Amino acid sequence: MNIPVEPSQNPPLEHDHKKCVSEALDTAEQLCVVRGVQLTPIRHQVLELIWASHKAVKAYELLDRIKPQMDAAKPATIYRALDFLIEQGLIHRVESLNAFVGCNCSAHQHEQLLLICNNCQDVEERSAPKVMQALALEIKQADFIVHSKAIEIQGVCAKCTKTISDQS
Amino acid sequence: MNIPVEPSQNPPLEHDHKKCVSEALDTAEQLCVVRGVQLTPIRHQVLELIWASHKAVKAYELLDRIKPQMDAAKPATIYRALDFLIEQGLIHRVESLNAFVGCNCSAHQHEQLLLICNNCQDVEERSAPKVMQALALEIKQADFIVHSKAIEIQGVCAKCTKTISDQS
DNA sequence: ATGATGAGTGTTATAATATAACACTCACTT
DNA sequence: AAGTGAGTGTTATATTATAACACTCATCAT
Ligand SMILES: [Zn+2]
Ligand SMILES: [Zn+2]
Ligand SMILES: [Zn+2]
Ligand SMILES: [Zn+2]
Repeated sequence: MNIPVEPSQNPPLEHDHKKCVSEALDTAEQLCVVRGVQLTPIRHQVLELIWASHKAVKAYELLDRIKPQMDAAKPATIYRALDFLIEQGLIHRVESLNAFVGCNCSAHQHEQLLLICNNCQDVEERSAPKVMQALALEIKQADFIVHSKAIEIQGVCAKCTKTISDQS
Repeated sequence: MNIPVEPSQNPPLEHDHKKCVSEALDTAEQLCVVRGVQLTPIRHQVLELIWASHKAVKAYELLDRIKPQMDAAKPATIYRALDFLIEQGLIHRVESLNAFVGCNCSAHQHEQLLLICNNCQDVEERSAPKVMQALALEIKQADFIVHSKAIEIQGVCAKCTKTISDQS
């Protein structure tokens, strides 16, 4: 039996992040057009701020960062934009951090494995098909109907492990 | 190849909950003695309150519930007890709910799959060895060092599905 | 054109969750 | 007797998130 190989969705250790951003924003714009939903200026701006890095970002950090450009911004401004972006699968909420991170697979199916680095705060998203398959089976055996999944691993990423071991 | 079968850790649909509670408290007391840590009256009481059901409980709900017996209780009282109980593996923090639930496998390894019912709020803990195995492999492939795992599935449990379909 | 509707936003207030900081007790050690 | 560390009491505050209501503007049916 052939399990289809998924394209790797891990950002390489060193990478052209401008490309990450422009791809994410392009994809978001296209998806919103196709779906007939509005990626308004506020929503676009919040998405862009989230994509400033691969780190998970807090809502109030976003609020602080958007204020220079939007003096009137209030918590509701941010939370509404976040709600929209999550609904559209353009970002993930990182439950174990109360924070948010851009989704690099927004065009495809969702609910991925998140590897969260406690050292550099980067979040790596992996589709982990074997895990998802085993999980689906386990859930079926429990007669459980799924609404949403959060699979979050905290620890130290490969890049940080390397950096730390280089120092010593 | 034989994968050892783990004892089922799912509370049966109808069950003797007093037994759940007394087993949990007995185990906790024994573990704390063995480990040389103190299950003080406050900690014991909080653990007991959490075990009042299989539902995830909020910290401030615990605070309200402990006040009749402990008028002086403050947020810190609860959060300190929760920190201790989590450290000792006697409860789990449910990240996606900011809530807490008793652990029914505190004597064994940790970080299990949590099935969280959005209808009745019950949390079922499953060891899901196949999932954990696939997950370990995936994490190894990513060169990631694990500190902690949160695997949380929200949806509707078997019991609620049955109840709802019986009504219609 | 008029009024109804719905999505998005502005604004104020407040709820819910969590931690910091410092003082005090008490058991145990030196 | 002084020193130490764990646990707790207490006050204050930080952080995260939502409720509620008003306003705008585009769309649509009458
Ligand atoms: Zn990037
Ligand atoms: Zn890292
Ligand atoms: Zn029970
Ligand atoms: Zn249920």
